[in-house]
Amino acid sequence: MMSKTSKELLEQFRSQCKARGLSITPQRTAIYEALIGSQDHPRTEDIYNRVKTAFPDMSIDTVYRTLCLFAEIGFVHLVEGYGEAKRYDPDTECHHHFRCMRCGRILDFREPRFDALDVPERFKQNCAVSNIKVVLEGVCDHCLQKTVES
Amino acid sequence: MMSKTSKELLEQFRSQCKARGLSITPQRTAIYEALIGSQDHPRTEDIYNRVKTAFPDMSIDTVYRTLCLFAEIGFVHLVEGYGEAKRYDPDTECHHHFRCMRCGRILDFREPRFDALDVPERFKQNCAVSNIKVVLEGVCDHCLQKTVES
DNA sequence: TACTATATAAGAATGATTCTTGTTCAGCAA
DNA sequence: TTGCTGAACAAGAATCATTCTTATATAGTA
Repeated sequence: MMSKTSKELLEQFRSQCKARGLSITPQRTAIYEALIGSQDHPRTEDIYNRVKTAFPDMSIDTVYRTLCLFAEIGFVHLVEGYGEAKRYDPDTECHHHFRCMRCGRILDFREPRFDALDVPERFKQNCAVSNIKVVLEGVCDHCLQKTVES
Repeated sequence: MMSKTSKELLEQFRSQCKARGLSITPQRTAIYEALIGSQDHPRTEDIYNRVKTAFPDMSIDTVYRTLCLFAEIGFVHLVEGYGEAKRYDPDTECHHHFRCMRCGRILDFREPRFDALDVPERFKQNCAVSNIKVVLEGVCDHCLQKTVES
């Protein structure tokens, strides 16, 4: 999934922080490591729980602030959602999502045919489009199964 | 934008409610009318404000419940968002969104080339895909302009 | 017209997130 | 190495969106 080793990513994290004049704190480092170690689409609280072992008295506010900062910088992507808690995507390479509208599950998929979609002229000219993605909405296999059972 | 007149839509609303055993209350009717009269992507509170004139003591909880119900039924679509308040889309026909990641603005667009995207086999077989859409993320013209000014 | 299940209003409760304030610390300079 | 300063942090209060609880009202039906 990740094309770089976590060591390389950490080095990149440090240099990017420096380049932007951001302090490299133990908290930020821990949050970054928790992110790149995630295979899912964690909410802020998930990351908080994952770093809490190593940092028992980290404030959850720090996690909120840091993830928000990381999303702005591009270290992580904010996942499109439907009004629940924000979820982040450590995979910043082009991919797409299936979203279960019943349980909220997110399934990633790669689809080269979708990666090269051409941005309409109108947006190309007036806006700065940083990402283009396809979202499938529906009901996942788990939820379909539950429906059948009941 | 709407291919049916609001009178036709209201009639459809009534028959759909009946078919599902749902009471046709003045509140639901007002909320439905506010929805089909919207050219934007209103939040629950926006709809609440729009019906408040006619129903000064409608509870906002009713608006929450009703919009949620309407989304389940398909009278309205829930818009993909980024952790802020839910937003609804009265336009249930196939279209796509540009999303400004700075101010949250949503721009609709039609793009026939995007409407016919083929759902990957994996989802076709195991999941019930009800909607496929393209999301452009970026910074809108307004926000770009502000950046230039400052 | 009366009945009953459904829907509603009001306000309390919850969950996610942000703000405020005082403290700590990373990065830089002496 | 030490001291300084602005940035970052912890803690808890505050806010915002949403849901829940409960008592009342009403739509649809008998």
